[in-house]
This record gives sequence, C-alpha cells and structure tokens, in this order.
Amino acid sequence: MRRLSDRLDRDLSGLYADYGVRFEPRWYPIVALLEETGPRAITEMASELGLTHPAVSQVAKSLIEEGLCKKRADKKDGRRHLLSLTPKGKKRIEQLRPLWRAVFQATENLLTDELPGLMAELDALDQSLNEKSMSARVKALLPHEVDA
Amino acid sequence: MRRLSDRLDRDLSGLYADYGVRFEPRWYPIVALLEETGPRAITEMASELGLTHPAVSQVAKSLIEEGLCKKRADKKDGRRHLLSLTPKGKKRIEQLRPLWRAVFQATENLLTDELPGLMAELDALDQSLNEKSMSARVKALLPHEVDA
DNA sequence: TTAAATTATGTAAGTGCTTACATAAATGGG
DNA sequence: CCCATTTATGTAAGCACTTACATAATTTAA
Repeated sequence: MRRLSDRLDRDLSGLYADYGVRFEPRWYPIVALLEETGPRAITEMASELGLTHPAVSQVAKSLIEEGLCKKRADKKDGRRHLLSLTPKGKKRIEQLRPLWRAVFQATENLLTDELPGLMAELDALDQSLNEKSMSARVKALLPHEVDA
Repeated sequence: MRRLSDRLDRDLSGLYADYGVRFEPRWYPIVALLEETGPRAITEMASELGLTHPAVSQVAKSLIEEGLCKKRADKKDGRRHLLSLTPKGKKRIEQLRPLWRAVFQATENLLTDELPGLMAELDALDQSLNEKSMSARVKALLPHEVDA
C-alpha cells in the first residue's frame, strides 16, 4: 500500500511543472480545504487532513511565503490563527482548476472502470482499524508475554 | 491510501519495544529477504523491495552496526557487496519469530474475514498503473497544453 | 479569584526515505 | 587492446512528514 501510494505521488508530482504553474503537491490538501470551507485554524486543518499540527504549520508558512495564503488571529480565541486564501491564491486555484479536474476525472475513470471495489475495501479497512487496532490484533495472538 | 499505510506503520512500530527485543521496523524487509534467500547485493535488494539503493545502503549500514549483518565482496563482481546475516542476526530472528507469526496471522485474519477483496484490488491497481501511468491518464484528459 | 489543566501554535530535531553526485568495476564494440 | 557505456555502491543533501519541547491563551475546578 505504501509503495503504491508513493508511486502515485511520484507519478503525479511532475504534473504542476509540466502544466507550467508553480505549485507544490503538499500544498493541495490545505488549499483545497480553504477554498471549500473558508478560513480555518491550524489544528482544525491538521485534524481533518490527518496530519500533525507542525506539518500544517510548515505548509502554512510555505504558502504564506508564496503569497497564496495569509494568517490572522481569531477574534474569538487569542491563541488561534486562521489561515485564508489571498486573491493571488484564488487566482492560482483558477489556473489549476483544469488540471485538478483532469486528475479527478482520471481517478474516477480508474475507480469506475478498473477498480470498482477499491474504495469500499479501503473504507472497510479504516473501519476495521477503528474497531480494533492492528497492534491489538497482534497482541491477542501472542502468548501472554506482551503488555496489553 | 498513504494515511492508511502510515496508520498501520505507526500502529505496529511500537510492537518491538513492547515485545522487548531491539529491532527497527525498517530493518524487516531486508532481514526477511536475507533469511529467505541468503546473501544478496544492495541493488538486488533495492529492486526487489521497491526502494532506492541508497535507502538499502543506509539500512545495511545500520544493520552492520547492530551486528545483525555483515558485508563481503562478491567474488564474481568486484563492484558488488553481498550482505548476509550474522549468527547474532539469525538469533535475533528466532527471538522475533513468534511476533512475526502473530503479525502474519492477524493480517491474514483481517484480509480473510473483513477485507476479502483488498489484495486483489491493490494488485489490480498495480497492474493498471503498469499499463498506463496516472500522469498519462491525466494528460490524456487535458487540453493540448501539456507536453506528452 | 486563582491555580491547575487543557488547548493552540511555533520551533527544533529526528526519521526514512528520495534525488544528485561521485567513484570504480564490468561490459561491449570497434 | 582500448575506450565508451553501463552498472554497483557510497556519500551528500533534500523532502515531507513526525515527535519533542516550549510558550501562551483559555477553560475548569476549587
């Protein structure tokens, strides 16, 4: 699974350069989330994207340096910083829209035509691990020499 | 997929410490391969495991420092270094055998009971990408503004 | 009201890989 | 035989995350 996901990432990572628009692949999840839902706090994004907050903080810093995002304090909570898209960020998104559409379409085609059950299986794996972690499963099979 | 594989890795990475045996998770693929097939060269292992040769070289160095492996020149090719298990390495493997068995069993149970189609879908994904890369699929859907 | 506990974010350092670069041995063709 | 090309491995640096640590704001409980 890791090899496959690495493979897909590597395969797609050159597309932005080919497309002639400056954009880092790791920016995508955050930019897409901000476009969809508006200004968000670092930990909110981290939680939703399944990353740690320092990872999001680092990407946020990178996006701010590129001018695609800006940060402001949350009036309701002095600890929080809300990240949002700049006009430049929104314009970059519009430039990339056709590329992202093509990626979605290609993914959709692949899943529909060739891998009809993949998403269901991955969701089921997620659920199964929610119910019982892999390590718990392993430990249940071991002689009682390992702490629970 | 990446989140899931990360999740599984993180979940299992504490098992060695819990089990009370000193072993790094990234050693496993190489140690297992050496046990199964005997002494191997760096690039052979890299190719079979889907890693780059520097990655394997780094793990090899780590294993040698731990005393689990040793390296010798290949008599047939003066460039090649064959990595093999030391007696200490073989002993470490025997210590870990019950844990690895439990991991295999847990995996088997999960695949058989809850995710019967997962491996087939992942194999199919691999095949599909062999036939046509994801970026090629995307580019086929784009207006003709991107180099083929 | 105050202090302890919790939560938000930044920074530093580590991890496990990758790509880039370098050197040397082997191979193949003229 | 000689040389250009290919192949094997090591080292350096980069990448995208993680964990650890630190500071500060907010919340909760006494």
